[in-house]
Amino acid sequence: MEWIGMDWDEGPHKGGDFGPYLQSERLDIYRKHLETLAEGGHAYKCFCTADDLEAREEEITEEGGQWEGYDGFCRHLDDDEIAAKEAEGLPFAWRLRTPEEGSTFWYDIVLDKLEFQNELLVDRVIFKADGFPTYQFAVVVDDHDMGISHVLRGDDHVSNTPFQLLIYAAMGWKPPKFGHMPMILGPNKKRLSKRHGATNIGDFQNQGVLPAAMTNYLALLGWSPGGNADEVMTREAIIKKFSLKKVNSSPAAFDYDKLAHINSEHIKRLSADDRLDLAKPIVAKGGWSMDSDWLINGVEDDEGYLVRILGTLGNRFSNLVTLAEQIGFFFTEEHFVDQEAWNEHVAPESARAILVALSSAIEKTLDMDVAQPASAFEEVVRATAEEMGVKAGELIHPSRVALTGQTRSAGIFEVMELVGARRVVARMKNAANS
RNA sequence: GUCCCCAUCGUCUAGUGGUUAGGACACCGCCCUUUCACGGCGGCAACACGGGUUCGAUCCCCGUUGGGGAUGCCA
Repeated sequence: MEWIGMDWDEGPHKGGDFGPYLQSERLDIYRKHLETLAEGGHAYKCFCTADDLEAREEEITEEGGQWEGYDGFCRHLDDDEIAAKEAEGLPFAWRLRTPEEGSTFWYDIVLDKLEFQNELLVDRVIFKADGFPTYQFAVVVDDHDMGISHVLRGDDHVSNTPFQLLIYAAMGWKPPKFGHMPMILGPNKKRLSKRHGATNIGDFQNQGVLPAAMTNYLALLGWSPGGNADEVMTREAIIKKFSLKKVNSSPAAFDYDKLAHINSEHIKRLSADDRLDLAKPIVAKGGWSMDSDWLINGVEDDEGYLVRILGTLGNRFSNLVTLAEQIGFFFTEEHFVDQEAWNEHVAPESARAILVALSSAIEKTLDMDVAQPASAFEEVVRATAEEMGVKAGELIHPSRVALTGQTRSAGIFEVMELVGARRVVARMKNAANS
């Protein structure tokens, strides 16, 4: 959450006026509220064990009946029966006594009016036999005690809401406003699962997604700025435009392609300085630095080198992972190599011959002890092509793969300039002999 | 099974009781080009179905179908 810039007002390790925040430290609070409920007759002890419940469920189902989760067995025990069971030392849980008739409804911020018939609501457990509250009870208590005004959550919680509302009612508390957002489904419209790839935001971070892009894409799921408005927005723009009232109520399928697109749009709109900030950690992580022996035209230091690299790269990267692939070969011989490209453009005999011819032409024509500009490399390449009677492209493709390990890169002559004549020659010879 | 939610291009969506149903992603052409991107231009493609209501329904109502969710002494 912190990655995409979300934070919280209070909590463990952060503090606040409504602590304690750890459930274990709040036990006494839950117990106190349970007592209130019990005194008001809104909660009762249930001595049914899991086995009891299972047996009765089987019985009812066999008779063709419908088991709704609980049959109210202990709901009507009288004081003597309860005392007897307690005397036996039977463990018990507490259940909420829900109304038998009428309905529970609320006006959902996104779904509008939602209504459930009380007779369909079962008496769910609010305090377990182990002495701990259930989630249903704990959230209500916490939200109330901490002064929560709005509960916004996934619509998989819709059917929990009437039960929670009943707890608020039983406690005599004013419930918060509820808003249920559509769920995000996988690309196949089924539940989002691991097989789809990344499912939690940390995975996206590893895949080179910018936090701003992630926020942007997520906001677009179930909401839209409307009409022909630009979908690519900064956090600030989204916050300004966003409205709960415009949130869709239908579930949305997650589309990795669109996320990638939003990501690349965000990257395209980054300033040179921002790009530099993005690239620096990658360089640091690789432990890369420039060697003055490379003799690179117009470059003084590491940062200057990186700036030049980023400049020639332009918009040729759409996420942080490809960015790493696109700058690695400038710094190290241990860079990423696309095997397929290598096999196609470097491995063939003809390509090797070309690399040998071109590398020796460069060596002969250019002064290897001086930094060379792109134009110098271009001259040699074109002249060599003419000499060999082939198009320049014939030399360019093998060169690109030999130098960068990839079929895609910035303009090849700029690449040569930034790799430096010495390494250009070395890599070409190396490739020819590989 | 029961209850609840949902339904516009393949996907995310805009939109209206009368529109050539708009945009974005993806996809397909073409242009640019030393590659790959970028960019530019163009194209394909949707109101789930059946009944109503109405002069007229994509839009309102009902049903069907389809999808999702909930049905825990998990959170």
